[in-house]
Amino acid sequence: MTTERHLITSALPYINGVKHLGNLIGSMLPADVYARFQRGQGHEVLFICATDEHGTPAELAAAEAGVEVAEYCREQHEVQREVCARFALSWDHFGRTSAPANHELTRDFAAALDDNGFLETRTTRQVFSVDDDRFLPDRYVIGTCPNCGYDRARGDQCEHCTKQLDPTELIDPRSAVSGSTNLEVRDTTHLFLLQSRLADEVGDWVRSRDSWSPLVRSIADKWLKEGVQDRSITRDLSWGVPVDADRFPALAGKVFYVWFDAPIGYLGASREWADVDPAGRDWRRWWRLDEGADDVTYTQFLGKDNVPFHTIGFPTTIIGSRQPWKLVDRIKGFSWLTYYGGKFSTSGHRGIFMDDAAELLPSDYWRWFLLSNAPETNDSNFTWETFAGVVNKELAGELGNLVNRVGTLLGRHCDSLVPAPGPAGDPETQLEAAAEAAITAYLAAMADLEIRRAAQALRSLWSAGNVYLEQTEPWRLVKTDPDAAAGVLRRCLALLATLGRVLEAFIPDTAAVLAGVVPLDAGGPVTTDLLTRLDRALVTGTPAAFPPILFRKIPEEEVEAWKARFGGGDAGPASSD
RNA sequence: GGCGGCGUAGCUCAGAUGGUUAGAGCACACGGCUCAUAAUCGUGUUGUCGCGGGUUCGAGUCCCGCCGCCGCUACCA
Repeated sequence: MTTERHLITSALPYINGVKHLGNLIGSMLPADVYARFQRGQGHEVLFICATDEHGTPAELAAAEAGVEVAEYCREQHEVQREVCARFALSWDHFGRTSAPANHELTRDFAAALDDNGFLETRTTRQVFSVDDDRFLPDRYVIGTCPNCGYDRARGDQCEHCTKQLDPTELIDPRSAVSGSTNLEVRDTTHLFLLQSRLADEVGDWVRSRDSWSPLVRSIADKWLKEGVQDRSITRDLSWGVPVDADRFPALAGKVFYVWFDAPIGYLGASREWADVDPAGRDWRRWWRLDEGADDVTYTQFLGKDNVPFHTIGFPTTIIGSRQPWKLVDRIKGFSWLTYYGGKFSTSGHRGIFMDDAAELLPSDYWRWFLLSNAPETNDSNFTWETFAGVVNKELAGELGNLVNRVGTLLGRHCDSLVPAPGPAGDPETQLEAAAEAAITAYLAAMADLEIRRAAQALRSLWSAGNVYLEQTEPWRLVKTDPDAAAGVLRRCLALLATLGRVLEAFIPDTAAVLAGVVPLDAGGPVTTDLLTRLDRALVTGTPAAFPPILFRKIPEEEVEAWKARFGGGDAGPASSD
């Protein structure tokens, strides 16, 4: 098997607070599964993520918290790093778009675009809040809608009558930041990226991507069809990547727009990764086609709302740079996880957030539920009832119980030592066939980035163990043929070792426990004959160390309690935030 | 308002390029087992594929209209 090289990124979580389960399953978790899988197959992986830190929301959140924005982001970055670690997210580096590496790269890209004639300085008129001493993005200007009279319409659109607005149309406009009515319309100068000039090239590139899913493709096509507009890539803010004043004197004191610097953060974070060990790590080998990245397969994981930025926006930046940067090969887009049919909401604090989830249950419970119900082709729904149902049935009832059954029987009849091999009959043949089929299906699903299908294959692998026990009935067999019964249990140990290896990508903590029952060398990639390989590797007489109950069941009272605590079905429709 | 998506068994969802009797899991029913966290294993029931038209030899799958739900509208996956 040749070693492949996989560059994997997950969408960058915004700095503003702990993410919810929708964010987790929408990109970070599936990216982690894919990275773990490819590593496990012996391939070379660079898995990168970072916090997206610039922009008005970060500034306002910092102000609300009463700290400097730089300090706020530093703190929040650590908070997110810590909570992500609790979900066993295995990125090689978790960087920051505010890091020097990203600042430099962002300015470099702007310079390259400028050299190639794709930037232009334009003057626009924007609302300025004198009391806040800042320009206000459209949505941060609030006033009375000229159309319907709603008194809290936003400057970009009235939420009540849905009319699209220009902030200057609002009656009695005021700042959403301070409430101040001391507003002016001022001229301001910004850099525009002339995307229209690159639209054809980007369109050709998009059409050359034949492996994108219908969801991703349709979104990209829609944007191309509507016409790619020139976009302003700078803002009148203080927190961000400063525009190079030597090159763009008219823009001194301004910063790049997050829309521009955030995706560059993938490169920036890779460079941060390399900076940790400059002698041993070469980030350009992953990103520059002229420096060794030509054999890299780049896979992005992201939510569907992010598709336009990754299919059109960022590729435009790269293509316009006329530099040989690696463009994305495969995009895995996700739909939404809903909470009782409504939207998860960060600002409305509706749904389950990662810190709360981590406090309630070990991460594998969440990982399994979320991955096996990932919103791949359609939105999928979270309810405490279905969550508890999946945990109780699949994890506790099937997988955990299987391990417990084997452990009890082995302790009772074999002193918890690996028994000698027994005879192989029909049940053994069936077990092997089932394991082969499950692993084959798993490998195929992973190759296609189909997370749910892969999860079903994994489930069928452990279910084969319960079927095998029912067929062989070692608790009964032991009375008539103890050696044969012991042989059955040896097979079970081989299956548990197989699970310990194959489950590593989805539920790594559990996999590690299973792999530790009878430590043996499970090296090499997951292959369809793994069960027989590991059976052969078992050494008769080796002690087996079984863990306590792997998964606890979630009783109905707890479901009710959590529903009450987090808001369940009675929570109204999603707030519009 | 515009754009996009969805509406398939009681529930949650699968069903590229239209093609034999529409699938899975859960739930439910019955049966087996009793080693196990009353767990597990087997068998089985359920559908005018939102409504109405149309194209076609043939449509859940394409087209039109309607109804209902949801999301986005460029700084939260």
